[in-house]
Amino acid sequence: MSTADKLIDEAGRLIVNAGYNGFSYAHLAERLGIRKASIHHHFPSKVDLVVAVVEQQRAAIREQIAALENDEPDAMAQLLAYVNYWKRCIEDQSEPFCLAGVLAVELPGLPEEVGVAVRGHFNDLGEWLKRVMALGVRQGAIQLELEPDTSAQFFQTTLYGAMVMARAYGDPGKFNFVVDAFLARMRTDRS
Amino acid sequence: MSTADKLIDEAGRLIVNAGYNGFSYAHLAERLGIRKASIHHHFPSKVDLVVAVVEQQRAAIREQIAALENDEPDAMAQLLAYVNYWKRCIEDQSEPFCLAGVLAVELPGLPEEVGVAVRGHFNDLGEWLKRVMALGVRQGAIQLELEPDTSAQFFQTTLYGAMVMARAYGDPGKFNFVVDAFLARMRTDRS
DNA sequence: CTATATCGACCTACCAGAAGGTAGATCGCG
DNA sequence: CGCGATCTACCTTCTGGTAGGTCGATATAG
Repeated sequence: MSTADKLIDEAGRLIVNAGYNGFSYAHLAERLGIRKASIHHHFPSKVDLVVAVVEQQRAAIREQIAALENDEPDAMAQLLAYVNYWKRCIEDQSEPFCLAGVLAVELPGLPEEVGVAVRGHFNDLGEWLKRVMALGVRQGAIQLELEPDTSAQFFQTTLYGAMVMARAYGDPGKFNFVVDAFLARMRTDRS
Repeated sequence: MSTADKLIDEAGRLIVNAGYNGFSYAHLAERLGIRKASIHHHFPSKVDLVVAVVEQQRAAIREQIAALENDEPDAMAQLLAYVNYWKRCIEDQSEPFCLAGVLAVELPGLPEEVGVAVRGHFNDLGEWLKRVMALGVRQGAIQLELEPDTSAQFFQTTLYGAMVMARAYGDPGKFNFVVDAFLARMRTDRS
């Protein structure tokens, strides 16, 4: 793993914990056992670094989604795979919040370029959810009384809301609980 | 309005916009047209100030809730009143996010005392929602297939998730849309 | 097969400004 | 007078960022 990758990785962790203004080059340098100036060699400014972090995450998720859409024909199974990914991340605290989610909350106070990347992630996720919801309705696995777009926004809302809940209550189980209740409802709802 | 109150008020606005680490005494002083040192006279440290901000908000909401529980016997009407409060705040951008919500997202990077106050707010809100949901079930206005506690957590999740959505998409309408869909479901769900 | 030029990664040593915070003077009011 | 509110002036530490040097690997020329 290259130093640049390590920087992106560790910066991501720090941002998830404390937000954009909650970490510094000094923190990051200490964590990696290098000097501040070396970070500037790889990422001239903090904005460059944070944009790189968000974009890397975006690319990873887009890839994950593309693989799901190729390999898993069942809409509900796709959703479950995605949800299970987050369940694991939150349960073992390896990534206890969505990076873009943390940044989205402080969006008004962020440099413009970071904001663009963050909105990009939300759009990526939103678009996929629309597709998978429409597919689920066609497959009869998801409730019919709502538009797929509505279900998608609903689902995204629940995901991020559940992350807030897990963090606010200091209880990763809250995420599982809420998300499971949501999914159970979706399935039993076939009216 | 006393200077201390103005400080709490303005600090709240700044925190809602950019989080705990996204505002400074210098910012705040500039906004109020006074000097930094004068802020320290009222709130010796930043932690003191932020705790005061959260606690004031907590008190205000508790008061609002108590009034609702006294004056409004109908559970669904209580929920609507609360939701409408947030709809207004978000639509006119006077308070585009819950203060405690912003802080909750950066909780791991916050001073302990602030964290305690933030968790306090979430508990306050959660407890009320449990009560009002149980009442709603008794009144037959809310779906019966879920425990009141589950519905309460569900509702809280949707509220905070919808705030994240509104901010991430830069569209206050997202909040209304998602929350209305949630409420509509709750009501039509009487199985 | 050496000698040397080049280059990327990292370093030390700085800088200006902003951060949170303190000391102590001044001002106005009961 | 006493006191609260505000001020000026200052301190220390941290911030993101820069300048310029060292080191080792690799490429190239003699």
